Amino acid sequence: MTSADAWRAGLNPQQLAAVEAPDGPVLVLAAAGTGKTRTLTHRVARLVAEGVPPDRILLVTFTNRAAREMLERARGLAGEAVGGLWGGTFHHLANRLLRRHAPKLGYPSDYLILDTADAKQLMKESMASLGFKPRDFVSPEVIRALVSVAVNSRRPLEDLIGERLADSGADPADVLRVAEVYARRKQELGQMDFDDLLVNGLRLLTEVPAVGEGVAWQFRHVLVDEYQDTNPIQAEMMDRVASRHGNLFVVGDDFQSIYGWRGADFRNILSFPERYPRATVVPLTINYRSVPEVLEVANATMREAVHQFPKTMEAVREAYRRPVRVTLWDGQAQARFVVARLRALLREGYRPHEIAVLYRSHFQALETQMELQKEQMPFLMLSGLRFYEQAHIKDVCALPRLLASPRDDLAFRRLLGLLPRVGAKTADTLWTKVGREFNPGSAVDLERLVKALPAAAREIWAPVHEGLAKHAARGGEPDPGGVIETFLDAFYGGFLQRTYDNAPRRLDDIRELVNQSAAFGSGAEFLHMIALQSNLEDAGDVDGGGGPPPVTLSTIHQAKGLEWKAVIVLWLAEGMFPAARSIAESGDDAEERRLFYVAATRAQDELYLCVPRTRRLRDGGVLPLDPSRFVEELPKDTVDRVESGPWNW
DNA sequence: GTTTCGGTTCTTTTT
DNA sequence: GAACCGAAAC
Repeated sequence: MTSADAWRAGLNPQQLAAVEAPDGPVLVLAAAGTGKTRTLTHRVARLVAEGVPPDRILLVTFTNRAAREMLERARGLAGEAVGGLWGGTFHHLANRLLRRHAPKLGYPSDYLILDTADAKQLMKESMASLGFKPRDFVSPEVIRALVSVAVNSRRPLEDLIGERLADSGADPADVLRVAEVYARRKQELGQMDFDDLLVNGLRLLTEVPAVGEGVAWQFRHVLVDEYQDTNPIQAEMMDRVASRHGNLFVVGDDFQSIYGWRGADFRNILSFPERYPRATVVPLTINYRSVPEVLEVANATMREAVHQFPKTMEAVREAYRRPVRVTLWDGQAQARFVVARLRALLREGYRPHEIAVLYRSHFQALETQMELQKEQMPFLMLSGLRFYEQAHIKDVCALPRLLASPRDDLAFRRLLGLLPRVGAKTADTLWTKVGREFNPGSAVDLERLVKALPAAAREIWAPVHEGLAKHAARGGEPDPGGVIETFLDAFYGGFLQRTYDNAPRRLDDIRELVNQSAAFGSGAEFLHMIALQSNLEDAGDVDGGGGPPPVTLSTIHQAKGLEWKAVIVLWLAEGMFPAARSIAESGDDAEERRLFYVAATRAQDELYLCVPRTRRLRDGGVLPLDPSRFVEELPKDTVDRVESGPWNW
């Protein structure tokens, strides 16, 4: 085999068929563990080897992690030539287009990206401006989430309000008015939330012919990962980008569609053959990841599912041992079981990073987390909080934000609220006094602020003022990293120590942020990077680094695409998993079922399904739980049953 | 009138 | 851990 053929290496006939599929639309139906990433990266390598310039290839994924992993693996196959390939998330792609063309849609080119917390804050203010109080109205977060679902699923907001807020007592017309104010304020401030990025990215492609045609011309090949999780906007974006050359290569598994709640529509993948009648469809069914016993559980789970491409995973690994269903008294017992089982697995020779504990929702991990801490077992949590949404990161970013966008009252309030004797009210007053605009790079604005500050705050602020004035005197746009450092030295370093017990760790985060900032041309670009950066690469390592990679704790959603030798799934009880709320919202358990399928298929060798029989309530009461339908429905001989206290382990 | 503090309650899932 | 609420402190 020649080196030009390196992309053929190690592919089975199914995978090879996908990699070699001719130009034109291709749908790869890749069941869990069947080599989806391998297929995608080999396809990229093949294209490059056959002379397609890498910068004419677009590879879209849902997470930064997936993008990075694929690019690395493609580079391993095709060499540095892959360097020019553009790979990233849908949001990145949209942001990349908007960075250059936002003014064509009436946005400033240095628009800011609102993360979920910012958006919530803005929604809160929008509500307040109309005189509604969260107390006797709908909470800002609920409205924000509803607006987001409406946008992402392209459904009228009215309908969703009717469905989900029918019993809330709020007047639908009022909710709509709040949503309108929210949209208007974003527009006025030149800010976009995550959904706006997608919507406006698509608008560029459809409404601005020069952009749409240019992009469609540039990308001769478009490859999309996790296609089952695309929402209508994302699917149309890809249709547009691939519209000129027609080479749309999508990979997905309708069984793993778990983002319906945020507007994803797996009908995108189901209807692909109808939308592209000439599409080549390639199934990948040979599973290399898991032992047959694990696959049997996964297959049984999906056998009853309707509205899916029927398929069964074929095992190639040798028989090993059955998954274990462990019945436990309550969450405490479950936590002790987890620790005991982890110890046993480690004794049997598993390495910590080969083991994961998975759960439906973050709070379900709390007891286990505490037990692990108590037992001094290090663990890595793929946490819910994104890097940017941690308080200290948002705090130090307030200044760069104001530099990029002086009318950003959210950033102003955040910054001033850090000072003593300044709370919401005082910050409000100050905002008015400085003329509802504050540019920390302007000497005039700085003076104006100092004069308006209350005495106690002015004293603390003085060193910051001095540092900023120096930046201002230098002229030009101060660089964000420098401003953050000034802020840190003059005030925030001390504030951290006074406020947080883990100040050193937070300080490290900030220093790292400053280091990274050097790589960016403008403050706005720097802020975009932070807002779009997921936290996975900075996940909270609870034992403080150093040692060997520890056991992973993760939600099932965040575990998608990952695999471990041993997997323990928590809280398999009705109401917990499947989650009562999810069933109430969607009307069926289809998505929860797929989620269980995703959980089970993360396991290579060993799978433990924990079934607590009770749940402790805050008032001290004990709530009996029924075992989850997902374990109850499993055919008798697919799992071993253990009635257990930790003493058995 | 505001801010701050201390206690209480509750966590879906994410770019 | 963070968000919320009520009460104390400034």
